[in-house]
Amino acid sequence: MKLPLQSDAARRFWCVENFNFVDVLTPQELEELRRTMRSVAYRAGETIYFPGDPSDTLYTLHHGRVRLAYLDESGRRLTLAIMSAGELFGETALAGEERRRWIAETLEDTVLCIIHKDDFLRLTQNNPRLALKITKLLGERLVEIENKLEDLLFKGVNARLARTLLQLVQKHGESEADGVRIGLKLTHEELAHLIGSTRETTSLALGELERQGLLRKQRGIIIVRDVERLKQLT
Amino acid sequence: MKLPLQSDAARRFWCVENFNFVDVLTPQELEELRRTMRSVAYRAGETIYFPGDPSDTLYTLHHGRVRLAYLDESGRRLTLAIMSAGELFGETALAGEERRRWIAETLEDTVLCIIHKDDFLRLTQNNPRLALKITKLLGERLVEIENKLEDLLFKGVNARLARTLLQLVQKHGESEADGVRIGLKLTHEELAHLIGSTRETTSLALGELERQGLLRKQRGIIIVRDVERLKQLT
DNA sequence: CGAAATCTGTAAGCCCCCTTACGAACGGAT
DNA sequence: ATCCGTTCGTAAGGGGGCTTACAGATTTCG
Repeated sequence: MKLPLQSDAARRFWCVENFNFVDVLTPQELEELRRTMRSVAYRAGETIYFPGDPSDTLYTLHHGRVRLAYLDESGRRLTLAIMSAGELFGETALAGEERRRWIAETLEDTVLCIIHKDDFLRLTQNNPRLALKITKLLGERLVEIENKLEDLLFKGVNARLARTLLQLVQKHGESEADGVRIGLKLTHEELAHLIGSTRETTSLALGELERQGLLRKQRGIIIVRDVERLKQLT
Repeated sequence: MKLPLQSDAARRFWCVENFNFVDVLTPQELEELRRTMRSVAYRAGETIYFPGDPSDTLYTLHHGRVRLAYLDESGRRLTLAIMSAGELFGETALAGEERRRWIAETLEDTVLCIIHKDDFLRLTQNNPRLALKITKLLGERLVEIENKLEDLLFKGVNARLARTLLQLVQKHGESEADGVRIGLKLTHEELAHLIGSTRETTSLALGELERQGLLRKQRGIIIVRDVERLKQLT
């Protein structure tokens, strides 16, 4: 992949422009943020932080993709989210988290901007709207995790797969001749981690969906052909 | 049960004194809170709010017990927490939640104080420490849910039961001749809901633990005799 | 005190999905 | 073109826990 050559300053500028909190910060505050943040580049497959690392920074994605996941001791994995350009992660550091509980790994070559939580929290001293925005963000994360929990407890693999495919279509969908392509290379194993299952079971379930005409697939690519019937499976 | 006869004013006073946020609020702010809140009494088994109800209040428990739980469409249930006197719940209303996602039911006769979220959020305008405290609270909730998720995905029923018993001992434990009694009447069914399992499976697992001498039980009562061995099961 | 409701013990059957296993197809590298 | 690592298809076997079923025990309430 050809990376666009950009200076650190340009990246920081971009990250602040596209920051989640841009609408509750004054130009002065944005400028201060820009000064204290820094940009870092990772190659595909590197780890940004491990579970147990000190939790005192947050990240905004300039480009690339980052996977947030749980690991259990035996190496099994549950992927919580795959973040794309413009998104924010690591924000649990703002909520008093001491050590990381998840792992953050790059799926592609990635550049992101790092903000130290202290620099960010300092801004909340004089900006109550910012603090409220943070609580909203945490609330959204809470809802996401709650949904995962609900699915794992009450639904089977098929329903979880259907729901996850729908979310992927919503977030990364790209129109195609005979349906919507998920604009994100995903192996069956990655998909399995997203739904809390195994590669084999997921392959089987996907094959079944293809046989029923709900989707078409090639290695790493999934094209959803019938969103409605997929919704019925949830 | 004999309820202590107390005036609404006395209850509100108590709730504010024992409020989670008491240390970040000025006496004036506490006084303002006390003015805007009101106390309500429920009998055992009543519902405080249903999933789908508007989410615009938070609650502090004066006395009694309240169960927070998920329901799925077929009536299965996952209990997230059992709240006791002095504890706060419903705080997701502060994070922009529009409608309740959980159900809140009383397990005993209960009195609680209700605070409207607007009254509370107004205080954050001039009190950044309060806003930060809210984010910490949400962070704690997030961790709790994450732990549940992790357990459901990676652990079996036995490990989940052991972990939940340990939490109950920690929160409600009362010393006893031959161990620690969980100071909370819990049927096997309630316990099953706490660990995301069924009554039968839970009874079986409990019986096994009793056979191994880790605990003793009577109807509704559990006395843990060997905390250490219980920890090894997680 | 007696009847009804609730709670607990236990077991058989079954189902979903994980585990294990292996071969084939595909893609990238040299 | 060939080799090798990765991804995918598929199937048999097994296990954990849910479902169903029922009887006995305990509490509650009239």
